Amino acid sequence: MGRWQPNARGRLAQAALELYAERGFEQTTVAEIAKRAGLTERTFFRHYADKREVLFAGGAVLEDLFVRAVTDAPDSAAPIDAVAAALETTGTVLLDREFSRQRQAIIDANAELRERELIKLSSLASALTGALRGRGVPDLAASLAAEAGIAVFKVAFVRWIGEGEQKDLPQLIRESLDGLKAVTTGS
Amino acid sequence: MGRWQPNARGRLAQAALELYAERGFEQTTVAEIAKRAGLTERTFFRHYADKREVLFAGGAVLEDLFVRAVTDAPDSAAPIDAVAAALETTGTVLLDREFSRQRQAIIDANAELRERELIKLSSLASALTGALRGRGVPDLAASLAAEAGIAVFKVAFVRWIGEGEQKDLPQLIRESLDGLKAVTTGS
DNA sequence: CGACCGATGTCAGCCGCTGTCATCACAATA
DNA sequence: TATTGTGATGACAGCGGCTGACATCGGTCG
Repeated sequence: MGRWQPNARGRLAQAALELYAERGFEQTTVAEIAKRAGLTERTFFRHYADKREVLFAGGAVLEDLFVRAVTDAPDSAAPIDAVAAALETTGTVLLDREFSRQRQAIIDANAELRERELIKLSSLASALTGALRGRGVPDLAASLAAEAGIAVFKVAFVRWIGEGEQKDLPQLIRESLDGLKAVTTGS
Repeated sequence: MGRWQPNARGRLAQAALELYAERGFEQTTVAEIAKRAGLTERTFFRHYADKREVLFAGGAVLEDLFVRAVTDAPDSAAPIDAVAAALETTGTVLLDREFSRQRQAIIDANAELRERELIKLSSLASALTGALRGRGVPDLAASLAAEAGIAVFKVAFVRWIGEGEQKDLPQLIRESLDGLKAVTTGS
């Protein structure tokens, strides 16, 4: 056995999630998180850049998946459809609804966390833009398709999280995309 | 004459802008800002909720203008066009290009400031969504039109700020909107 | 004149976050 | 086996953002 308990990073994430859910993000100190994980405050900051990041660290993997899905979309797909398809397929694989609900409740309850969420989405939009340009899509169209795709995802995600919602995320994404097309066409 | 110099809030904003531009956001302490303004750190926080907010305090006025423009758009205007028109007209009135460039350079150089900018845009999107619902637009369409409008604005603003750009902001907004329509239609 | 008010100053203190150095099990290598 | 890293963690000091509490003192109102 090693000198330390294994998976320090995971224990920190678990402890942070519990405490954020129990008493709220602001009311939780990093020292408390570390203590529950059997570590020190200093060690928390060796694993996570700041107190918020522990809730968003998984996002990098997600971004990779999205980008790969866009890159791998058939050449025939229009930009916005390549993006939507990527959102659909990745969304299918990754998301656990109950976990998402709890996590989102924590985020929605705190402005700092909402800020961090937005910059992650913005980073995702940039990555998607880059992937589209790699497909030969011109800059302006790439940016707009990526931003529009994110907008579609956000709207669909909110509905998916909502109580009483029966449909699955990919279906909601499709519906949301259709809604966007209707909105932008009908003028 | 009063006991204190007038316009403490304005002096703080001025001092903050100067220091952020001179040596960067992170390298500036609130105490330094306050000192340049002839005040104390504590007083800074009485005027601005945090160190970042001094760069975004004007946004509330802007949001009001946007919302009013949407509300006042002719009934015949489709949602996305009402939003675009609001962005155009308000954008015309308010923005000084050189000031915007300097402010944006400060923001772009710092992740925390980018986060704050994003949440302000998000707040604007919510306000626009509300204004659209007030026009009788259904929820889904209202959200999507607002988000899409913001995306259009972001893309246009970046181009407007860019060096060598000749066109004015309203024109770029129109072009950006046309680009979005092309992207979402062509599939 | 006296009571109140509102903007600011002063001070103490919490907490997020960082730099620095020490510690010590384990691995690699001689 | 003895030596020498190495890497994850602990311990500690310190900065800076931010807040609460109380004091100060011109101006205003009755």
